[in-house]
Amino acid sequence: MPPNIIPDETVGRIASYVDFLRKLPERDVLTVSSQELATAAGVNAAQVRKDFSYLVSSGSGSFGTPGVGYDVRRLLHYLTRFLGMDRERAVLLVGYGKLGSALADYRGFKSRGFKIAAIMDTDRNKVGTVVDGVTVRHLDDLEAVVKEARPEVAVLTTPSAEAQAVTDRLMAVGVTAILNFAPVVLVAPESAVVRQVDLSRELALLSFRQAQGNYP
Amino acid sequence: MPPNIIPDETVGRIASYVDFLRKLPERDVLTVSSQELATAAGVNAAQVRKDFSYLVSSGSGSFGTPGVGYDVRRLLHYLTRFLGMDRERAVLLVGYGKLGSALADYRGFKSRGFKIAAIMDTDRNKVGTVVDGVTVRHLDDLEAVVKEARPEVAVLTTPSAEAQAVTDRLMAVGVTAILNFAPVVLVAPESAVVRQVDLSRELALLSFRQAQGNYP
DNA sequence: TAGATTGTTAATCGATTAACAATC
DNA sequence: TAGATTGTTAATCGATTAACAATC
Repeated sequence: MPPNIIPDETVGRIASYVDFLRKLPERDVLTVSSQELATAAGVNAAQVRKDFSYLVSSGSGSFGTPGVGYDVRRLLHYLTRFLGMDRERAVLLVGYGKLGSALADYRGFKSRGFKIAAIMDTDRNKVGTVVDGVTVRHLDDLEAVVKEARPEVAVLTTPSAEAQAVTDRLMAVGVTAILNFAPVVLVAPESAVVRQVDLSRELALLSFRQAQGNYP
Repeated sequence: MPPNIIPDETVGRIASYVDFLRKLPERDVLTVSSQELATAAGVNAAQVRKDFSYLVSSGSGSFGTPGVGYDVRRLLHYLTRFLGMDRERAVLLVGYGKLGSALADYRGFKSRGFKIAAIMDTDRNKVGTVVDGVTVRHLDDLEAVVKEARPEVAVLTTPSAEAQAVTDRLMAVGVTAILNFAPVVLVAPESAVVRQVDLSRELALLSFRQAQGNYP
């Protein structure tokens, strides 16, 4: 991966700004200030402007007006384009257990331009099921399915024991972006982009902070 | 909340170290080095030792032996105690939709000492269902259920529109630690601990980095 | 023009990493 | 003792916040 010019945090916050902007009544609100965006996203106004400055320096010129704020439509256009939300991106879902099916159903993916293009599992009872127009395929067909569906990212909800093997196969066929829900540290080449969602880690953290509050 | 002496990142990594230590064959591996822990968790060895130094300074004395490493049993004991994993902690699950039921089923919670003690939903068809020994109750009974189950943390998988109202009610009855899966910024008192898991943000981030890799 | 708000630079803060003396 | 590895301090790195000139 090239040196990250833009911090992960910035990219994440930009997604939040988009959420907020989309909720604004289009007719009534024509401009927003960095302060309004900041309040909505729970951050500092300077943060918002700093975040935007990253996009500016990566092309597209500056898009605010001093004394006025940002044009909502224009800002939304730039931010969604920046995130790639202006086009549909195919997602491969590996693992169609409880979590997998919950994710397949998740509205938030669709609203951000992601489309579940293929679903895989090893359970013969699930293979063949049609989910929202997509037929569940057997994991054995991974390579063939990737060739057909051409996913940009894969979401892994397999058992931990299988996650690494699936990762290796994905890398081999050029799917180098993985969102992993299995609680294992995946080994992948530097060039790959792997993100880990560790639910029990989140809960552990939460509970630790809570306990800390009780006995400060 | 008191000033965070221990970074969130440290607490999260300690959960990873515990995962790794638990997987070690108890009879064969008596000690580990910071380097081994680091490799397993995908971090720097200095990081590991630095992380441990936070626990040391919050009591319990230092627990490594220079030239030897850390005693696995002893380390595991301290780390699990530190995280509160040595006792069972009651979790309240609000929202028993697809994601909620996937979480109810999630093994990782149990293995980290969390027990789903109560489940709530507004759907009359779900209310009354028994899940793993726990009866789904109607959201109207939230206050009563909290009194009975005394949860330390709540997990929210409600629709976005309801998340804030549920949060307010939770705060009112003293449930001040929330893991929120609804993609909204929750407003809560400073003293509360709220963590947000934003799945589509994760995916947005992943996909952004991936696109960046393609056009560097 | 006066008031508001941007874009950017500099200051601050906090976390990661390197280095190394202490010590088994 | 020699080799290994800890615990901690100092150096580095990166992200957040403050400040303010530019400008509508």
